[in-house]
Amino acid sequence: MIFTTKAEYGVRLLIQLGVQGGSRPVSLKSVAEVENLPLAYLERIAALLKKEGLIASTRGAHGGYVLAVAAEDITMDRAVLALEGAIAPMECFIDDVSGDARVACSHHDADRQHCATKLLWTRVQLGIIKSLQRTTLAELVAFAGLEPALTSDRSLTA
Amino acid sequence: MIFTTKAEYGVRLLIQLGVQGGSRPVSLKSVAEVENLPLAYLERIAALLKKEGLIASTRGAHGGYVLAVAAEDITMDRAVLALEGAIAPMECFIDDVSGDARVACSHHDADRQHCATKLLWTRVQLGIIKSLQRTTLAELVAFAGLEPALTSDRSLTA
DNA sequence: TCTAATCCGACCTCAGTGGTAGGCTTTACG
DNA sequence: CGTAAAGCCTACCACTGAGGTCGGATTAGA
Repeated sequence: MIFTTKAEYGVRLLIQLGVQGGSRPVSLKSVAEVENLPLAYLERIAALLKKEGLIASTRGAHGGYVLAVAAEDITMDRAVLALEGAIAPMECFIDDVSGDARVACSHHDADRQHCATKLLWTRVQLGIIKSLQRTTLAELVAFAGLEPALTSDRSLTA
Repeated sequence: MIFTTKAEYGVRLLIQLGVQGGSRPVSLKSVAEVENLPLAYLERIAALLKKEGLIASTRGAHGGYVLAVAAEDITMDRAVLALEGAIAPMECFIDDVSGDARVACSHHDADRQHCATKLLWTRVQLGIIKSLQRTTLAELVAFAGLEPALTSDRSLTA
């Protein structure tokens, strides 16, 4: 499996906030019930999204979470990055702050043939990130609202 | 991390067979030395590639492995699939034999909103597989032979 | 002040990754 | 024919991270 439940649950949380989200906050408890997820675990996941600035919280009774950014402006690469940490196809991919990945593999003998797998993993990484960037939360929210019968597998590949 | 060392080591093995590979077989021992990999582990990885029919072995003294398919005809999706098993972005993605992924998540209540995350993970999966399909072993072998100085990060994104 | 909610840190269990160990079988070469 | 070099095969094992639980502290509405 490529992504963990953090991404799955976190994205579902975002979708729920988009679906239910009027002006008043949505409690994690209600999301946990609707989505059938463990509440305590969901709390920690929500913290990740909050730190990234995607959602905002109000504490106390009748508190909860709301989207801090319009659903149209949330691309899923930002969400998944916040939830999963750096998206690296291989362990030796350590991304620095500047954004482009560097490879620190067992192949730093310099003189010899250099790491050809880097070429492959870089392409894969790019493929993933582009797929995530092309999808907005608004799309997912709209998709969640459709009739299940209407959403054949054909429509997924757009 | 998305892929394990099985994919990393397995692809390196393929590259070595492509680079060193004349007509006579290459022993895993020599590959393990060049690539600095554990031999016993590499043996098990080679078995995966053999089962897939990508490499062929000859036993006994001076035995070893050769590519069973021309490097130009080996696309990396086939290699990675053999090494890692099914490429699914999320646990609930169970791919059946027919090739298209079905989702078996906690959302089979039918009536309710259906699984919108499916849309996202399907796109990601497609992004990964396309990236792998677009890369052949021959490309990686050629890349491994280049001068390290000539291979800037720019050239990776082709 | 009771209760509903977010926050926070410690803890726990289990499966998979990344190996190792040891032996068996096959084959070239002297 | 014997030995060494290679592929093959199965069992085992340590460690890490995933996926959660628990208990409490804090905040705020009724």
